[in-house]
Amino acid sequence: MVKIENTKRTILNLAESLLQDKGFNGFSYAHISSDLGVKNAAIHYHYPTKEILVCAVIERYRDRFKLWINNSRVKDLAPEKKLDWFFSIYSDFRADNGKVCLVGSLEAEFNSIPGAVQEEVQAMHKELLAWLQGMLKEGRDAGVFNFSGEPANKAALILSSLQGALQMARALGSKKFRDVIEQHKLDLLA
Amino acid sequence: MVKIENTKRTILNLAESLLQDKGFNGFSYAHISSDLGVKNAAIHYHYPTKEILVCAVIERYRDRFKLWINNSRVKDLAPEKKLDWFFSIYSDFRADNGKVCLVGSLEAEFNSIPGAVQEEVQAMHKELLAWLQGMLKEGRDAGVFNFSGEPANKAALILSSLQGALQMARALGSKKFRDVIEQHKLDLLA
DNA sequence: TTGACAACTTACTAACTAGTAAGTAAAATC
DNA sequence: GATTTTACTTACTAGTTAGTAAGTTGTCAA
Repeated sequence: MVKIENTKRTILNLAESLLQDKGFNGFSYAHISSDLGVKNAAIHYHYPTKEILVCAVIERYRDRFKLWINNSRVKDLAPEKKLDWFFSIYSDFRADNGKVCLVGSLEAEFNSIPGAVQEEVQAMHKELLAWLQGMLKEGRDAGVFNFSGEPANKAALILSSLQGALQMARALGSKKFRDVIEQHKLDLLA
Repeated sequence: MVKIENTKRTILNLAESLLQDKGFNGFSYAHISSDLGVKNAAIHYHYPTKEILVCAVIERYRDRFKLWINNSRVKDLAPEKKLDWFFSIYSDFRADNGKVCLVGSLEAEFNSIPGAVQEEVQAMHKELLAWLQGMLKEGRDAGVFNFSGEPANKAALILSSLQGALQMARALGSKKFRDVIEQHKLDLLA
Protein backbone atom coordinates (compact mmCIF):
# COMPACT_ATOMS: atom_id res chain seq x y z
CA MET A 1 0.00 0.00 0.00
CA VAL A 2 1.58 3.18 -1.18
CA LYS A 3 -1.21 5.31 0.22
CA ILE A 4 -0.23 4.68 3.84
CA GLU A 5 3.05 6.53 3.61
CA ASN A 6 1.47 9.23 1.48
CA THR A 7 -1.23 9.80 4.08
CA LYS A 8 1.17 9.84 7.01
CA ARG A 9 3.45 12.24 5.18
CA THR A 10 0.56 14.46 4.14
CA ILE A 11 -0.70 14.63 7.71
CA LEU A 12 2.75 15.76 8.85
CA ASN A 13 2.90 18.31 6.03
CA LEU A 14 -0.49 19.75 6.96
CA ALA A 15 0.29 19.76 10.68
CA GLU A 16 3.61 21.52 10.06
CA SER A 17 1.93 24.08 7.84
CA LEU A 18 -0.89 24.70 10.33
CA LEU A 19 1.59 25.05 13.21
CA GLN A 20 3.52 27.69 11.29
CA ASP A 21 0.29 29.40 10.24
CA LYS A 22 -2.06 29.27 13.25
CA GLY A 23 -0.01 27.86 16.13
CA PHE A 24 -0.49 24.80 18.34
CA ASN A 25 -3.73 25.97 19.95
CA GLY A 26 -4.99 27.43 16.68
CA PHE A 27 -5.35 24.21 14.72
CA SER A 28 -7.32 21.03 15.30
CA TYR A 29 -7.62 17.47 13.98
CA ALA A 30 -10.70 18.72 12.11
CA HIS A 31 -8.55 21.16 10.11
CA ILE A 32 -6.18 18.41 9.04
CA SER A 33 -8.85 15.82 8.25
CA SER A 34 -11.00 18.17 6.18
CA ASP A 35 -7.94 19.37 4.23
CA LEU A 36 -6.95 15.75 3.67
CA GLY A 37 -10.48 14.63 2.83
CA VAL A 38 -10.73 11.96 5.54
CA LYS A 39 -12.44 11.72 8.94
CA ASN A 40 -10.75 12.96 12.12
CA ALA A 41 -10.50 9.39 13.43
CA ALA A 42 -8.15 8.60 10.55
CA ILE A 43 -5.68 11.17 11.87
CA HIS A 44 -5.90 9.62 15.34
CA TYR A 45 -5.20 6.22 13.75
CA HIS A 46 -1.85 7.47 12.45
CA TYR A 47 -1.05 9.88 15.30
CA PRO A 48 -3.08 8.96 18.41
CA THR A 49 -2.63 12.29 20.20
CA LYS A 50 -1.82 15.87 19.27
CA GLU A 51 1.30 15.61 21.42
CA ILE A 52 2.55 12.64 19.36
CA LEU A 53 1.64 14.34 16.08
CA VAL A 54 3.46 17.58 16.83
CA CYS A 55 6.48 15.73 18.21
CA ALA A 56 6.64 13.83 14.91
CA VAL A 57 6.54 17.12 12.99
CA ILE A 58 9.48 18.48 14.95
CA GLU A 59 11.46 15.23 14.76
CA ARG A 60 11.08 15.25 10.98
CA TYR A 61 12.21 18.85 10.83
CA ARG A 62 15.25 18.09 12.97
CA ASP A 63 16.19 15.16 10.73
CA ARG A 64 15.78 17.36 7.68
CA PHE A 65 18.02 20.06 9.15
CA LYS A 66 20.69 17.49 10.06
CA LEU A 67 20.62 16.14 6.52
CA TRP A 68 20.96 19.64 5.08
CA ILE A 69 23.90 20.75 7.18
CA ASN A 70 25.76 17.50 6.60
CA ASN A 71 25.19 17.60 2.86
CA SER A 72 28.16 18.88 0.89
CA ARG A 73 25.93 21.41 -0.86
CA VAL A 74 25.79 23.27 2.45
CA LYS A 75 28.79 21.89 4.34
CA ASP A 76 31.34 22.89 1.72
CA LEU A 77 29.96 26.40 1.26
CA ALA A 78 32.01 29.46 2.24
CA PRO A 79 30.80 31.05 5.53
CA GLU A 80 29.24 33.97 3.67
CA LYS A 81 27.23 31.58 1.50
CA LYS A 82 26.27 29.51 4.51
CA LEU A 83 24.84 32.64 6.07
CA ASP A 84 22.84 33.34 2.92
CA TRP A 85 21.59 29.76 2.90
CA PHE A 86 20.45 30.05 6.51
CA PHE A 87 18.70 33.37 5.88
CA SER A 88 17.00 31.82 2.84
CA ILE A 89 15.28 29.25 5.07
CA TYR A 90 13.53 32.11 6.85
CA SER A 91 12.91 34.12 3.66
CA ASP A 92 11.23 31.03 2.22
CA PHE A 93 8.98 30.78 5.30
CA ARG A 94 8.02 34.42 4.87
CA ALA A 95 7.31 33.90 1.16
CA ASP A 96 5.17 30.84 1.95
CA ASN A 97 2.02 32.68 3.06
CA GLY A 98 3.81 34.52 5.86
CA LYS A 99 4.66 31.46 7.92
CA VAL A 100 6.72 31.82 11.08
CA CYS A 101 9.36 29.33 12.22
CA LEU A 102 8.29 26.26 14.20
CA VAL A 103 10.47 27.21 17.14
CA GLY A 104 8.97 30.68 17.43
CA SER A 105 5.42 29.48 17.05
CA LEU A 106 5.79 26.82 19.73
CA GLU A 107 7.82 28.91 22.15
CA ALA A 108 5.25 31.70 22.07
CA GLU A 109 2.71 29.13 23.30
CA PHE A 110 5.29 27.21 25.34
CA ASN A 111 3.22 27.26 28.54
CA SER A 112 0.17 25.77 26.87
CA ILE A 113 1.74 22.88 24.95
CA PRO A 114 2.44 19.29 26.14
CA GLY A 115 5.71 18.48 27.91
CA ALA A 116 7.04 16.17 25.22
CA VAL A 117 6.59 18.93 22.62
CA GLN A 118 8.44 21.37 24.88
CA GLU A 119 11.37 18.95 25.02
CA GLU A 120 11.45 18.57 21.24
CA VAL A 121 11.40 22.33 20.78
CA GLN A 122 14.27 22.70 23.22
CA ALA A 123 16.36 20.10 21.36
CA MET A 124 15.58 21.67 17.99
CA HIS A 125 16.47 25.16 19.16
CA LYS A 126 19.78 23.92 20.56
CA GLU A 127 20.68 22.30 17.24
CA LEU A 128 19.90 25.41 15.19
CA LEU A 129 21.91 27.53 17.60
CA ALA A 130 24.88 25.14 17.61
CA TRP A 131 25.15 25.15 13.83
CA LEU A 132 24.82 28.94 13.61
CA GLN A 133 27.45 29.41 16.30
CA GLY A 134 29.90 27.12 14.49
CA MET A 135 29.31 28.93 11.21
CA LEU A 136 29.89 32.34 12.78
CA LYS A 137 33.10 31.20 14.43
CA GLU A 138 34.31 29.70 11.16
CA GLY A 139 33.54 32.95 9.35
CA ARG A 140 35.27 35.17 11.88
CA ASP A 141 38.33 32.90 11.97
CA ALA A 142 38.45 33.14 8.19
CA GLY A 143 38.30 36.94 8.41
CA VAL A 144 34.96 37.16 6.61
CA PHE A 145 32.70 38.09 9.51
CA ASN A 146 33.29 40.88 11.93
CA PHE A 147 31.77 40.90 15.41
CA SER A 148 32.84 41.22 19.04
CA GLY A 149 32.23 38.75 21.83
CA GLU A 150 31.34 35.09 21.84
CA PRO A 151 30.06 33.39 18.66
CA ALA A 152 27.43 31.72 20.86
CA ASN A 153 26.02 35.08 21.87
CA LYS A 154 26.05 36.48 18.36
CA ALA A 155 24.31 33.29 17.20
CA ALA A 156 21.60 33.74 19.85
CA LEU A 157 21.14 37.35 18.75
CA ILE A 158 20.76 36.47 15.07
CA LEU A 159 18.51 33.47 15.62
CA SER A 160 16.22 35.31 18.03
CA SER A 161 16.02 38.16 15.55
CA LEU A 162 15.07 35.93 12.60
CA GLN A 163 12.39 34.30 14.75
CA GLY A 164 11.05 37.70 15.79
CA ALA A 165 11.35 39.19 12.31
CA LEU A 166 9.05 36.58 10.77
CA GLN A 167 6.46 37.46 13.39
CA MET A 168 7.04 41.18 12.93
CA ALA A 169 6.51 40.86 9.19
CA ARG A 170 2.97 39.61 9.81
CA ALA A 171 1.99 42.96 11.27
CA LEU A 172 4.38 45.26 9.44
CA GLY A 173 4.99 43.56 6.09
CA SER A 174 7.76 41.69 4.28
CA LYS A 175 9.90 44.78 3.79
CA LYS A 176 10.60 44.89 7.53
CA PHE A 177 11.81 41.30 7.34
CA ARG A 178 14.17 42.10 4.47
CA ASP A 179 15.41 45.18 6.34
CA VAL A 180 16.39 43.00 9.30
CA ILE A 181 18.31 40.60 7.04
CA GLU A 182 20.12 43.52 5.38
CA GLN A 183 21.04 45.00 8.76
CA HIS A 184 22.45 41.66 9.93
CA LYS A 185 24.66 41.48 6.85
CA LEU A 186 25.74 45.08 7.33
CA ASP A 187 26.61 44.44 10.99
CA LEU A 188 28.42 41.20 10.21
CA LEU A 189 30.36 42.19 7.11
CA ALA A 190 31.36 45.72 8.14
CA MET B 1 -18.65 52.23 43.48
CA VAL B 2 -14.95 51.61 43.59
CA LYS B 3 -15.32 47.93 42.86
CA ILE B 4 -16.38 48.47 39.25
CA GLU B 5 -13.11 50.01 38.24
CA ASN B 6 -11.19 47.51 40.33
CA THR B 7 -12.90 44.62 38.60
CA LYS B 8 -12.44 46.05 35.12
CA ARG B 9 -8.78 46.73 35.86
CA THR B 10 -8.23 43.31 37.36
CA ILE B 11 -9.80 41.66 34.31
CA LEU B 12 -7.38 43.56 32.07
CA ASN B 13 -4.46 42.61 34.32
CA LEU B 14 -5.37 38.94 34.20
CA ALA B 15 -6.02 38.98 30.46
CA GLU B 16 -2.69 40.69 29.83
CA SER B 17 -0.89 38.21 32.03
CA LEU B 18 -2.59 35.21 30.40
CA LEU B 19 -1.83 36.53 26.91
CA GLN B 20 1.85 36.82 27.77
CA ASP B 21 1.81 33.42 29.44
CA LYS B 22 -0.38 31.16 27.29
CA GLY B 23 -1.27 33.18 24.19
CA PHE B 24 -4.60 34.25 22.69
CA ASN B 25 -5.83 30.73 21.94
CA GLY B 26 -4.39 29.38 25.18
CA PHE B 27 -6.58 31.28 27.62
CA SER B 28 -10.35 31.49 28.10
CA TYR B 29 -12.97 33.52 29.96
CA ALA B 30 -13.07 30.63 32.44
CA HIS B 31 -9.41 31.21 33.35
CA ILE B 32 -10.03 34.86 34.10
CA SER B 33 -13.29 34.37 35.99
CA SER B 34 -11.93 31.60 38.21
CA ASP B 35 -8.81 33.64 39.00
CA LEU B 36 -11.03 36.63 39.80
CA GLY B 37 -13.55 34.58 41.76
CA VAL B 38 -16.58 35.53 39.66
CA LYS B 39 -18.65 33.77 36.98
CA ASN B 40 -17.67 33.94 33.31
CA ALA B 41 -20.79 36.00 32.52
CA ALA B 42 -19.36 38.78 34.69
CA ILE B 43 -16.39 39.05 32.34
CA HIS B 44 -18.73 39.24 29.36
CA TYR B 45 -20.63 42.02 31.16
CA HIS B 46 -17.50 44.18 31.23
CA TYR B 47 -15.98 42.97 27.95
CA PRO B 48 -18.66 41.41 25.74
CA THR B 49 -16.28 39.56 23.40
CA LYS B 50 -12.73 38.25 23.51
CA GLU B 51 -11.90 40.57 20.64
CA ILE B 52 -13.01 43.61 22.66
CA LEU B 53 -11.20 42.39 25.77
CA VAL B 54 -7.86 41.82 24.06
CA CYS B 55 -8.13 45.11 22.16
CA ALA B 56 -8.62 46.86 25.51
CA VAL B 57 -5.50 45.15 26.87
CA ILE B 58 -3.42 46.39 23.96
CA GLU B 59 -4.90 49.90 24.05
CA ARG B 60 -4.03 50.17 27.73
CA TYR B 61 -0.49 49.00 27.01
CA ARG B 62 -0.11 51.53 24.21
CA ASP B 63 -1.30 54.34 26.52
CA ARG B 64 1.11 53.19 29.20
CA PHE B 65 4.01 53.16 26.75
CA LYS B 66 3.12 56.65 25.49
CA LEU B 67 3.02 57.92 29.07
CA TRP B 68 6.41 56.39 29.81
CA ILE B 69 8.25 57.77 26.81
CA ASN B 70 6.79 61.24 27.32
CA ASN B 71 7.65 61.28 31.00
CA SER B 72 10.82 63.19 31.83
CA ARG B 73 12.14 60.21 33.75
CA VAL B 74 12.61 58.51 30.39
CA LYS B 75 12.57 61.42 27.93
CA ASP B 76 15.46 63.26 29.53
CA LEU B 77 17.66 60.19 29.85
CA ALA B 78 20.89 59.89 27.87
CA PRO B 79 20.59 57.52 24.88
CA GLU B 80 22.64 54.85 26.64
CA LYS B 81 20.29 54.96 29.61
CA LYS B 82 17.25 54.95 27.36
CA LEU B 83 18.58 51.73 25.83
CA ASP B 84 18.98 50.23 29.29
CA TRP B 85 15.46 51.31 30.19
CA PHE B 86 14.06 49.68 27.06
CA PHE B 87 15.97 46.45 27.68
CA SER B 88 14.70 46.45 31.27
CA ILE B 89 11.10 46.23 30.04
CA TYR B 90 11.96 42.90 28.44
CA SER B 91 14.13 41.72 31.33
CA ASP B 92 11.19 42.39 33.64
CA PHE B 93 8.93 40.29 31.41
CA ARG B 94 11.43 37.45 31.55
CA ALA B 95 11.71 37.74 35.33
CA ASP B 96 7.92 37.71 35.68
CA ASN B 97 7.40 33.95 35.23
CA GLY B 98 9.00 33.90 31.81
CA LYS B 99 6.43 36.04 30.06
CA VAL B 100 6.90 36.99 26.43
CA CYS B 101 5.98 40.37 24.97
CA LEU B 102 2.39 41.02 23.86
CA VAL B 103 3.44 41.76 20.30
CA GLY B 104 5.36 38.50 19.95
CA SER B 105 2.63 36.43 21.51
CA LEU B 106 -0.08 37.86 19.26
CA GLU B 107 1.98 37.90 16.08
CA ALA B 108 2.87 34.24 16.48
CA GLU B 109 -0.88 33.50 16.44
CA PHE B 110 -1.63 36.39 14.05
CA ASN B 111 -3.62 34.23 11.62
CA SER B 112 -5.94 32.89 14.29
CA ILE B 113 -6.87 36.12 16.09
CA PRO B 114 -9.70 38.60 15.29
CA GLY B 115 -9.14 41.41 12.79
CA ALA B 116 -9.50 44.24 15.30
CA VAL B 117 -6.79 42.68 17.47
CA GLN B 118 -4.51 42.37 14.44
CA GLU B 119 -4.93 46.09 13.82
CA GLU B 120 -4.12 46.96 17.42
CA VAL B 121 -1.01 44.79 17.32
CA GLN B 122 0.11 46.51 14.14
CA ALA B 123 -0.33 49.98 15.67
CA MET B 124 1.47 48.95 18.85
CA HIS B 125 4.39 47.45 16.98
CA LYS B 126 4.77 50.60 14.87
CA GLU B 127 4.90 52.77 18.00
CA LEU B 128 7.55 50.63 19.69
CA LEU B 129 9.61 50.65 16.52
CA ALA B 130 9.28 54.40 16.02
CA TRP B 131 10.51 55.19 19.52
CA LEU B 132 13.42 52.75 19.26
CA GLN B 133 14.43 54.18 15.90
CA GLY B 134 14.42 57.74 17.24
CA MET B 135 16.48 56.72 20.23
CA LEU B 136 19.06 54.94 18.08
CA LYS B 137 19.38 57.93 15.76
CA GLU B 138 19.76 60.25 18.74
CA GLY B 139 22.47 58.00 20.19
CA ARG B 140 24.42 57.73 16.96
CA ASP B 141 24.20 61.49 16.34
CA ALA B 142 25.55 62.02 19.86
CA GLY B 143 28.45 59.66 19.11
CA VAL B 144 27.38 57.14 21.74
CA PHE B 145 26.09 54.33 19.51
CA ASN B 146 27.94 52.82 16.62
CA PHE B 147 26.14 51.07 13.77
CA SER B 148 25.93 51.18 9.98
CA GLY B 149 22.83 51.72 7.89
CA GLU B 150 19.43 53.13 8.69
CA PRO B 151 18.31 53.58 12.32
CA ALA B 152 14.94 52.13 11.25
CA ASN B 153 16.60 48.88 10.18
CA LYS B 154 18.74 48.61 13.29
CA ALA B 155 15.61 49.25 15.37
CA ALA B 156 13.78 46.44 13.57
CA LEU B 157 16.73 44.14 14.20
CA ILE B 158 16.89 44.90 17.91
CA LEU B 159 13.14 44.77 18.49
CA SER B 160 12.72 41.49 16.61
CA SER B 161 15.59 40.06 18.59
CA LEU B 162 14.15 41.04 21.98
CA GLN B 163 10.83 39.53 20.96
CA GLY B 164 12.54 36.31 19.85
CA ALA B 165 14.88 36.22 22.83
CA LEU B 166 12.02 36.13 25.34
CA GLN B 167 10.61 33.16 23.47
CA MET B 168 14.02 31.52 23.18
CA ALA B 169 14.55 31.84 26.92
CA ARG B 170 11.52 29.65 27.55
CA ALA B 171 13.24 26.69 25.95
CA LEU B 172 16.88 27.54 26.64
CA GLY B 173 16.81 29.52 29.88
CA SER B 174 17.31 33.10 31.08
CA LYS B 175 21.03 33.07 30.45
CA LYS B 176 20.42 33.02 26.72
CA PHE B 177 18.25 36.10 27.08
CA ARG B 178 20.96 37.94 28.99
CA ASP B 179 23.53 36.86 26.40
CA VAL B 180 21.46 38.47 23.66
CA ILE B 181 21.21 41.75 25.60
CA GLU B 182 24.96 41.73 26.21
CA GLN B 183 25.66 41.12 22.54
CA HIS B 184 23.41 44.01 21.51
CA LYS B 185 25.32 46.34 23.82
CA LEU B 186 28.64 45.03 22.51
CA ASP B 187 27.53 45.55 18.90
CA LEU B 188 26.11 49.00 19.60
CA LEU B 189 28.82 50.44 21.84
CA ALA B 190 31.88 49.03 20.03
C1' DT C 1 -40.20 55.72 49.01
C1' DT C 2 -39.83 54.73 44.49
C1' DG C 3 -37.47 53.76 40.48
C1' DA C 4 -33.47 53.38 37.84
C1' DC C 5 -29.28 51.47 37.12
C1' DA C 6 -24.87 48.95 37.91
C1' DA C 7 -22.77 44.70 38.77
C1' DC C 8 -23.39 40.86 39.01
C1' DT C 9 -25.40 35.23 39.14
C1' DT C 10 -27.94 31.35 37.35
C1' DA C 11 -28.71 28.66 33.77
C1' DC C 12 -28.28 27.86 29.41
C1' DT C 13 -26.72 27.10 24.15
C1' DA C 14 -24.38 25.79 20.00
C1' DA C 15 -20.12 24.92 18.30
C1' DC C 16 -15.90 22.89 18.69
C1' DT C 17 -12.16 20.12 21.05
C1' DA C 18 -9.23 15.74 21.56
C1' DG C 19 -9.97 11.24 21.82
C1' DT C 20 -12.36 6.32 21.57
C1' DA C 21 -14.85 1.96 20.40
C1' DA C 22 -16.66 -0.81 17.12
C1' DG C 23 -17.33 -1.94 12.53
C1' DT C 24 -15.81 -2.48 7.36
C1' DA C 25 -13.52 -3.25 3.04
C1' DA C 26 -9.49 -4.21 0.74
C1' DA C 27 -4.94 -5.86 0.59
C1' DA C 28 -1.15 -8.77 2.27
C1' DT C 29 0.27 -13.02 4.31
C1' DC C 30 -0.04 -17.76 5.36
C1' DG D 1 -8.62 -20.03 -0.05
C1' DA D 2 -8.62 -18.62 4.80
C1' DT D 3 -6.83 -15.45 8.05
C1' DT D 4 -4.77 -11.51 9.56
C1' DT D 5 -3.58 -6.82 9.15
C1' DT D 6 -4.00 -2.11 7.41
C1' DA D 7 -6.38 1.93 6.71
C1' DC D 8 -9.80 3.58 7.32
C1' DT D 9 -15.45 5.11 8.60
C1' DT D 10 -19.38 5.64 11.60
C1' DA D 11 -20.90 7.08 15.65
C1' DC D 12 -20.04 8.52 19.79
C1' DT D 13 -18.22 10.88 24.48
C1' DA D 14 -16.87 14.16 27.89
C1' DG D 15 -14.96 18.46 28.30
C1' DT D 16 -14.28 23.20 26.92
C1' DT D 17 -15.26 27.31 24.29
C1' DA D 18 -17.35 32.08 23.54
C1' DG D 19 -21.44 34.05 24.17
C1' DT D 20 -26.54 35.05 25.82
C1' DA D 21 -31.03 35.76 28.26
C1' DA D 22 -33.26 36.41 32.29
C1' DG D 23 -33.26 37.08 37.01
C1' DT D 24 -31.15 39.14 41.58
C1' DT D 25 -29.17 42.34 44.71
C1' DG D 26 -27.33 46.50 46.39
C1' DT D 27 -26.57 51.53 45.60
C1' DC D 28 -27.96 55.96 44.56
C1' DA D 29 -30.73 59.84 42.99
C1' DA D 30 -35.28 62.16 42.70
